[in-house]
Amino acid sequence: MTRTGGWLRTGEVAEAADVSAQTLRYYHRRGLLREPRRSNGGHRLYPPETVTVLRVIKAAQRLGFTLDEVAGLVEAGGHRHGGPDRGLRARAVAKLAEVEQRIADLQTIRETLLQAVDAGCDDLVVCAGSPCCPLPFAEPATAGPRALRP
Amino acid sequence: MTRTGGWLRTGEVAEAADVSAQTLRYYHRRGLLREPRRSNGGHRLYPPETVTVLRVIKAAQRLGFTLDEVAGLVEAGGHRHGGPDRGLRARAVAKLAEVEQRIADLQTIRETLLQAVDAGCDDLVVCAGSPCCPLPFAEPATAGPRALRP
DNA sequence: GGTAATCCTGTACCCGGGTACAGGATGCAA
DNA sequence: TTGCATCCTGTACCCGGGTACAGGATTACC
Repeated sequence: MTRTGGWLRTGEVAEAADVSAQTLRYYHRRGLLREPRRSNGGHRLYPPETVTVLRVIKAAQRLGFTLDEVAGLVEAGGHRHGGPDRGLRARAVAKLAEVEQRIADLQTIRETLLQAVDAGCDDLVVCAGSPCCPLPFAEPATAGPRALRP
Repeated sequence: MTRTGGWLRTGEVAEAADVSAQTLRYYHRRGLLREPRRSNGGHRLYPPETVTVLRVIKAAQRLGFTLDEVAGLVEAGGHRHGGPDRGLRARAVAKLAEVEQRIADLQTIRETLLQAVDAGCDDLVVCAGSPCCPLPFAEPATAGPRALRP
């Protein structure tokens, strides 16, 4: 344990939350963490709850929320009930729809890849010329799925 | 049609393939397109097949290949049969596995979000403290899915 | 009080897939 | 030949989520 009466220094928080010290600073810049109190010399001194907050951030990220969204979630936790569409519930429901759309896109991609492998396509430029190839060469830009990176 | 005897200028290729002229230059830099012949004044003059190549590139991107991978695919089309693992087939199979892994990750995320909504979680920091919450706060860093952005 | 470990700030860089802009040079038609 | 559209190169910037490094200042331990 630390000797500073329950306060944790940057490195201790970082290690406890399995995050680098630079990432901590980065989260401050992004507004995900409030600036904690400082020592006389200017070193940050965190309350132990910060470790929990960091675990929450990482959990939310794993659920597909961006850091901006996470900042909103953490903030939303504070002052309760700013109206509907403001709680975690509402945001989770919205994110769920997003994730499901993404899954659907990837399933379309999967089907197409399967068809290409099945059809024995082995040269895209040749395929593009032959009308029997299942690959979507002339897709309208607005239609298709967004590949692996959304 | 153009008056330059079948050759297309940058803007014409770009429009025909529904790509910006900057993107064309970018693809040259990335090695996706060979540098075409030039006019006396240094303007690029493309053969009409280039439009097909661009459609191929876009199709491959929609299938989840990165530009580096697409460069490999286009090159692989040229000199046939450099060995196994070198054709489109092999690469498509590998990509298929990648896409399926990604779908599995997203389905895990989907389940977790559903559970959170179901359980009525409405404040992450509170949830992190209560043992009845289904959210994965203490996940080993090596385990979980990679959110929406891989 | 010496010395090592940690911390501070600021700035720059990484990935992928482009987009935007400045400042000149060409191409083409009237 | 003049005027405007198009093209050229080079450089910088965007997103998201960080990482890396330089050059000082502070803290912890002996």
